Amino acid sequence: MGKSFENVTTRMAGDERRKQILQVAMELFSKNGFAGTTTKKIAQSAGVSEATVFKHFANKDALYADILDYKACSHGFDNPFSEIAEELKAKDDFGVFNGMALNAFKNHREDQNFMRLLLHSALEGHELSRMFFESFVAVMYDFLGSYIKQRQKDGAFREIEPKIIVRSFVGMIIHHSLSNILWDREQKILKITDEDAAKEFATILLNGIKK
Amino acid sequence: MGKSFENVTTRMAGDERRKQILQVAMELFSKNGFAGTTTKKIAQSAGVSEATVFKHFANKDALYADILDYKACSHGFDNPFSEIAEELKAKDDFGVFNGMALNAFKNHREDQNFMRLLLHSALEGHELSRMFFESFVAVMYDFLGSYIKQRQKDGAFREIEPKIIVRSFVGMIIHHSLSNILWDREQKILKITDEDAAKEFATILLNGIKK
DNA sequence: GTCTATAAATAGATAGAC
DNA sequence: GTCTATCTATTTATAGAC
Repeated sequence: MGKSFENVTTRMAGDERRKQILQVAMELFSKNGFAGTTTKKIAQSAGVSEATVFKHFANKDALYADILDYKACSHGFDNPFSEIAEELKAKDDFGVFNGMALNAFKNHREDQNFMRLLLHSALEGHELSRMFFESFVAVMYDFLGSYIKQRQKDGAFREIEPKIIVRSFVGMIIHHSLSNILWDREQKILKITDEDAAKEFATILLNGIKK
Repeated sequence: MGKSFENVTTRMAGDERRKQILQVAMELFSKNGFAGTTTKKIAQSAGVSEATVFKHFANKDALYADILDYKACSHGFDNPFSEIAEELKAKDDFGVFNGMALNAFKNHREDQNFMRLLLHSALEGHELSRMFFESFVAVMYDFLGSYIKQRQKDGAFREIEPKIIVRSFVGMIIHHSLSNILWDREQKILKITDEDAAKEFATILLNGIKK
């Protein structure tokens, strides 16, 4: 019964198991939503009993809520601006918007489960959605909005309400990702690549707003 | 036991009751999704027993599926082009895009339940979603795409892949509606009116793609 | 056409052994 | 830390009376 035997059992350190359950739970919640996912299914997918799930999480709600923390800490979405720092500094407008779009597409592709989870939680009116909206979308509007304001002061962009410009560009991006995630998963129907989309979206927007 | 007594009872003609159940079911499904809506709740909201619900519909799945037919027949979304027939004919580009956006915003606002239902069903991978995609979104891409092609031939628009232009414009529209439906219901946070959004979206797009 | 009553299955959650 | 066994409430669905 020494420690040397532990690695041949199926036991996991509490934190390890906890993470594993969160992971499979997120996959299931993202596919089937909160009400459509049973604790039994979560337990089965994690290879443990339901009792074990309820040892780690007080109840189903707590498990669902914890997924946000897990995602936010593990990686969430990368800071959408860190990868275009140079373009921002150089005021390379095409680089900024093209880079933002490409970056977003990449994140959305890698995190389809999280995207789906967010949509589900938004429809369900869950706290998760509100928190994400405030912590991420609002930041996006602020940051991109202030870049646009700056470029308007520079005389580069026309005087259109910045938040509407942001909404139009974010709209293009989200719709492209969502179309692929929800309806056209293999891009078999419309065949619009991320690269083409990013390039043309940035071009259309910039021609649309520049003086 | 004559017919003259029937109108004082709570009985309804079969078709009447059927429609009523479909109506309340749609409202509930749109709020809570398929798994999140119980047949008991549907029955209660319709003011009948569960048994009555199952007399009208073989099972919960059939009820859910029938909602599409009901919506498609009752009004679905209006033909998005009938209201901008004049602008299309006159090749009034701003009128076309501004009108399409305004029309879409109006429909989405009047049919928030159906929008939510579609999103739920898309996430759930339901047939309803695929059918809608093919019958509505594809038509949208075809029709607007061919208008753009024509205007490119006319030399009015630059030679950008039409389906990407459509995706960018549809993206702006859907995102605006969805933002309002999901997160900013009273437009208290971003305060972007439909009229401003339509005008600026159309302006940005047109400046973005015209020669 | 609608109801009450009830069946059968499944849901979330807990007790207590190991 | 995990399991088996079990409890209770809920869920879908049906039978049969009116």
